[in-house]
Amino acid sequence: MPQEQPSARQVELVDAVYAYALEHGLAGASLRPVAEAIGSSTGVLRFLFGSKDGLVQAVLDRARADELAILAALPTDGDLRGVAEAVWTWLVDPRHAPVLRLWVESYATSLSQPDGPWGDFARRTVDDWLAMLSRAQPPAVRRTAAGAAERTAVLAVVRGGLLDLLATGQRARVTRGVHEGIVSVTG
Amino acid sequence: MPQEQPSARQVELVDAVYAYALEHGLAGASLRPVAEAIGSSTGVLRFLFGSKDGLVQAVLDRARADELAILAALPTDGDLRGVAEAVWTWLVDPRHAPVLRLWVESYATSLSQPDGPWGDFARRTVDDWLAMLSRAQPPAVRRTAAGAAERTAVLAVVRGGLLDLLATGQRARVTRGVHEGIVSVTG
DNA sequence: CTCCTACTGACACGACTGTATCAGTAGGAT
DNA sequence: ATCCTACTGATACAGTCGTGTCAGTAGGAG
Repeated sequence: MPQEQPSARQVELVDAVYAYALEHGLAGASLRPVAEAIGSSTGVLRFLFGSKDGLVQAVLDRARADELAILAALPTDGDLRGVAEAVWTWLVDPRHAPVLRLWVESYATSLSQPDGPWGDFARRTVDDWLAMLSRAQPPAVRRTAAGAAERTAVLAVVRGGLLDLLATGQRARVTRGVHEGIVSVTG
Repeated sequence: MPQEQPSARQVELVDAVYAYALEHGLAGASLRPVAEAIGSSTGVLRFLFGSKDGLVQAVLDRARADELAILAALPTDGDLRGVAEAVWTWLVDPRHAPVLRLWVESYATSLSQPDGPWGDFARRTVDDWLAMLSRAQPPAVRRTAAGAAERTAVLAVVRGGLLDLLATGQRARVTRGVHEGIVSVTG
């Protein structure tokens, strides 16, 4: 059912709801305020997405498409250290705070309610990011357990730093900590 | 108002709601199901805590007390590396998964709704953990920017690893990654 | 006994939730 | 002109939300 090709109108509305979620969050949103904010109605949303869960799932798919586009746009030609630094440079940009807050919210909701429309959102993003990092590793290391540990450590430093940054906003301290973490781990 | 000394009955009920939150979460909970689960009523909860937000705040205070107790119970006599390894040993214990899921949920809610009863829950836990880690650093390093960066990196590795573990459940890979992260950062 | 405080729980209110129904419209195909 | 598909939005429903009200009870103090 979610495999169906979305119509142009569906894409248009998902984009609008996605923009709404970036500002107001998604987990606590309800249909009527969303519909009013994007200039639509609950009847239309229900017709096009079947149910609220269907809409949420469509928005999460949209969010993941955004995430994959971001990963693809990162410079993957360097080594793991360079890629990790580029990732952090992206994360620390204040303009990206909304999408990161939505990401953390969806991640946590996915952990708390694995059966809801959030499903395995958390697990999929871990896989996406680890796969991206693995592409920056030499093919010889990529398949070893040591290689998996290395990119796991890099991912942990970067996402742990993100949690810190979103809570404290102390860019200088966190950036220095993440930088030293990346450098020492990819030594 | 939250400064008042809680009555015995309040403590009893908060404990019960806290246990409920560990199983079902707190952000999405509503009064009636909670009251029924703990064998009480919404009227009682409202009388003792004033409002739902008051109850949530009391439960979050209870959760933080738990967290501080955990931090205090950790062996803080070793060096930073040893303390970090002890922290991870604690985090990786499957029996602690519920409290960690509640913690992530509250952390994310705090980021999304800083004005709600969650308030600065996220920021406070960062401070608590950083303070605990700083106590494991030599006094000479403790006050330097390099020392702050070091414990920031350790915290990032540990909490980033926690995010990974909760989503994937892959204890072996994550533990190895976190271990290598801790060792290399505290080199 | 009386009084008082702490506590209880049933009930009702208005607001909001997701969902359902359905008459109606715009636009292309035949 | 006819038909069909895609889409729209008003209206209604039953259920749940947090909150307000209020009569009533247990138990210690005087």
